[in-house]
Amino acid sequence: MSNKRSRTLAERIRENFDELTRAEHQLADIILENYPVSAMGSITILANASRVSTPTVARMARKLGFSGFPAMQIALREELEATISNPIAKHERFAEGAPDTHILNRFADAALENMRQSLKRIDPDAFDKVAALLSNSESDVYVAGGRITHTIAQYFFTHMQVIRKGMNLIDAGSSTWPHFVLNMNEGDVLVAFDIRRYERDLLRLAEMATARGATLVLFTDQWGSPAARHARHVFNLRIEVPSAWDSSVVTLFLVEALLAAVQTNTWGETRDRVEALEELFDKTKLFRKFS
Amino acid sequence: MSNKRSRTLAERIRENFDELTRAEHQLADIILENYPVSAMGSITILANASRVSTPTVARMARKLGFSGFPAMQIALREELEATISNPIAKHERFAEGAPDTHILNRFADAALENMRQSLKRIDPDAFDKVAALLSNSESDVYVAGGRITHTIAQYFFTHMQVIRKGMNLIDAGSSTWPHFVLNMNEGDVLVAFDIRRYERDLLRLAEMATARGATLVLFTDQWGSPAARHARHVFNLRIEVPSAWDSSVVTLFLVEALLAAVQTNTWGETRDRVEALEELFDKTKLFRKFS
DNA sequence: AAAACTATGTATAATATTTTTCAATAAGCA
DNA sequence: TGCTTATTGAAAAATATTATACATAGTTTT
Repeated sequence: MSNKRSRTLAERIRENFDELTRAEHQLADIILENYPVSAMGSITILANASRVSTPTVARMARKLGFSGFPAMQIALREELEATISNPIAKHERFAEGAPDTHILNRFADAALENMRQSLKRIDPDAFDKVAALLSNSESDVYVAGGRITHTIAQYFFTHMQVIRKGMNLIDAGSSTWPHFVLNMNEGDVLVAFDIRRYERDLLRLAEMATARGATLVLFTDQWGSPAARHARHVFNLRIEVPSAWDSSVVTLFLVEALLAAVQTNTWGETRDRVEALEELFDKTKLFRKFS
Repeated sequence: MSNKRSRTLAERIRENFDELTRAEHQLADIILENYPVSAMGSITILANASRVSTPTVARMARKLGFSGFPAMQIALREELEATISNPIAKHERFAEGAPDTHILNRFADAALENMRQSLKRIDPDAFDKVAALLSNSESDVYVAGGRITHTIAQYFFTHMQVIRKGMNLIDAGSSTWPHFVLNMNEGDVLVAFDIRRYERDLLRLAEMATARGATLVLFTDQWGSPAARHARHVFNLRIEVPSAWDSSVVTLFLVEALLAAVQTNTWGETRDRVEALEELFDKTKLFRKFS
């Protein structure tokens, strides 16, 4: 009798089952049988499925405390939303001891949500195809980024250089990129990062590179860089956080996942290179021995 | 081409994302953001939520291969029915359409867990203190990273340079860092990144810098760099992922959160600097106008 | 710089949905 | 049985939803 708002439709039906009539029982059965999907269509569909008239459906909605059938559907959608959108507790406190409003928690919330949303939009098949492209050491790979994303590009480049030969990092903001384009051949790959405040130079680079037959793989944001139209594969990532700047966390995540995939693909050849590199580092005594 | 019926709406959106227009992107975002509930109401509700007109919604439904919006909704309901009645859908899959064992999902799992573990270990108070240190423009700030972490250091540096003066990036791997140490004064701050395969140079840099009275803020991994003993504040981050390399995702996350905190602290002064920078970029026409 | 094209929203027409009315039927009761 | 009341659905009215036509703004091409 108390808070009607918080009760689910299923609960309301079960509570009031005794007060329901013959035709309404029939209807209730159908609703519960395939809950909640069966009640998400039109009143007509539901009525037909229950072999009941549409007014019966409307009347029952009223009887259960809703203002009408549409109100019942809205409640049902909200119910579903609450059920579905909460596989991992959304409002889990990350940094314990800090209030929910602390920047750490707000940032963590945003970063997590960005990751989830971004992953929803990534086509695993495209991911695999890009990994395959980058695993083919026959073709050269060029990497380019913008003002902010250049560091991510560099990160990608540094690791890829260990994995394979034929890697080229296109300098940031400089006007030397035409030299790189000159060297590109049919089948080479250009990996570009272009996040909002899309850069003109990058668009032109994408144009010229694809004109020369290079395949463009583009990392961009949810709105999409204009260079996307030249790209064979595009990754649209969520980048918004409670800050004056955009976040590169998800971009870096995808870069790392891609590195892992490529490395797995090419493990035969990579192994030797990695081991050789380790040896080099040992010789230069750059690192402390790791315990 | 093949069996259109079996493709989910989400898949269709991903596949055709390139062919979608600006308004349609907006719409697609909303649909995917709270999938599939957001598209289960009326076309009007969905249009309003996406800040798009109803015809845009109807047009996109067509574009995605449905006969109209109602057809799309029916498909969505069938999808939902299939999902809900399928008891397997317990464990959240990040990249839908890819198996749990796909590197994307394994990587996402690991990254998420890293973030959670790392945040548990971060002292919010220490975080605030570091933010305060970095907000004080009286003292200079030096940033140093290692072979891999150098790019993260650079990322941090690039953003901090917009926020405040007195920022210095110590070159990677070079032997020029003694020059930087010479310039350090009592109260200056050294932000160092040292992840396993801890680097000797970095340890020595930390020693000398703190000897000169600088305050060391250290980003390291869960095992802890040897430089930690010289540090005033240490952030221990989880970095393990299913890959031959360590992940820098969480490190970048914390860096960004710190940037946001510092930027909030110094908004009075930062504002002018950011605006001046925007103006500079506008003048150089480096960027396309953002709509 | 003008022309051609594309994208998008407003207004409106077409369509579907929901509710109301009311007559028919069934059920309860003296 | 016959009277009363409750339940139900057909049909129509009221309302909401969806699609179309068209004008405008924006973009690209020439």
